[in-house]
Amino acid sequence: MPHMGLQERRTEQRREQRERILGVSRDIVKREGFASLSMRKLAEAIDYSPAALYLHFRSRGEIARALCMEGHARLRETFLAHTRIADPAARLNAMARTYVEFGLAEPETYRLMFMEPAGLAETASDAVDKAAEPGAATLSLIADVFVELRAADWLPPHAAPTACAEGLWANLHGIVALKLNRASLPETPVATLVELSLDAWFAPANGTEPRGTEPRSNSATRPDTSTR
Amino acid sequence: MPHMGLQERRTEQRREQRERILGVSRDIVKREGFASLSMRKLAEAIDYSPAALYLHFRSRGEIARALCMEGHARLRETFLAHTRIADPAARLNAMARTYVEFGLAEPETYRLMFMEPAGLAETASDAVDKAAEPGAATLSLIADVFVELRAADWLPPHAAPTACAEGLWANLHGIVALKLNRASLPETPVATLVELSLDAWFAPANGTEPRGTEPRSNSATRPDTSTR
DNA sequence: GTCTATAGTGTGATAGAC
DNA sequence: GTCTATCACACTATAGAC
Repeated sequence: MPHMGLQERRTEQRREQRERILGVSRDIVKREGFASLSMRKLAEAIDYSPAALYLHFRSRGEIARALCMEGHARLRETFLAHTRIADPAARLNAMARTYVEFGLAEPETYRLMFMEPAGLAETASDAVDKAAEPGAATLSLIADVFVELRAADWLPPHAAPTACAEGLWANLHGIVALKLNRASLPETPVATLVELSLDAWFAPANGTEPRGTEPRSNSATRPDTSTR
Repeated sequence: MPHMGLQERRTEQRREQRERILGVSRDIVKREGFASLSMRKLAEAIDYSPAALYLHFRSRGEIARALCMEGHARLRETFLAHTRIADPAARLNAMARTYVEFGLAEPETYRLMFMEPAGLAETASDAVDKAAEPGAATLSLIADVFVELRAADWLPPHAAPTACAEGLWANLHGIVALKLNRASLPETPVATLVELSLDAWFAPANGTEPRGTEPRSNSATRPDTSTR
């Protein structure tokens, strides 16, 4: 980029450094968790003095917020990748697995995103603006599926789609959260729990083929659903 | 207690003071969360010097552990109260509600019990002894219900009872955990989510009467059903 | 912009006098 | 047993020289 004014050069450099800080922060968080990301440690890692950090971020919390948004963006991207799956049941299946996989693959990031007391990643302005809740965007993709399922008459008419979406979300979050914090939940492997949860909230019709009329029985993985 | 030897007197006093410390700790945690329970603050609250605390507790973590066990004991007690409910479906219903109510009524205690990174309330010896996981006792009461349900042929034969129990537990935990951390989950009231979850994991057959044959549809006791 | 130096506050835990 | 005093840290954030 040869023809750049001094002004552009400056801001470009700034952006790069900000990105660098963020990158190192991300690594530290991934390895040791946000709790152990201190400004000193971060400064040492990027080979600057602690004070320099405050030229790019107002506070430690702002770094948290940035990393949090990054995480949500990544998660949302993997969700969007599944958007192309036509069959809503199969899509739901894929999204659920993806969600849990994300949590298990990056426990500390997941913690920062979903398991930290609310205030951490919030700007004062965000507190007012409800739409800023970043999880909402992701959740809405799940909700969409339930809307479709409902439209295709695969859902009992009394169940509100968004409520189902939140219910399933809570279920998946519970699985991840318990797994991350306690060595417990030892009895049942996570994969099994996810299967069961999908069955519970919507028998998954794993066999790609929607058949609305027939009583649900999705034998692919699980031969029977007599409970519903 | 007039006829108490000096020895007994001593240990009795010790026990009382320990209880006092624990009581104040409990209050602080309930109000401000365990994170903000410092030895200094605690000492001031009981009007002793910080050093005195270490005569009764080896460390701050040991206080955490004690409070944690207290919490589990309380929760388990409310569960045991429901044990007398004969109909397993109704019992499951009651337990689930109780669980969530507990979490919402005492968020900070719940956090300490279930949402804190594992190491907090663990003794080195506990780490080895798996049975020491205190949640296990509570969970087993839920598992029992599923065993009964299975025995009564209310459950599909492929579903392992303990797996179902853990699945439902994860679901309830997810509801509580999301509610405690984010102001989000705004769309659907918690009560509704719990209803849906119970329906999902086992349509509750609230109408006391087990009827294995009929397809489950349980609007009996819950008039509020519009959402479901 | 970047540094050094430091203010200011917090923490858990302990030594040693009384 | 209880206290005072303190160790040995950690932290965020800022002031002021260069």
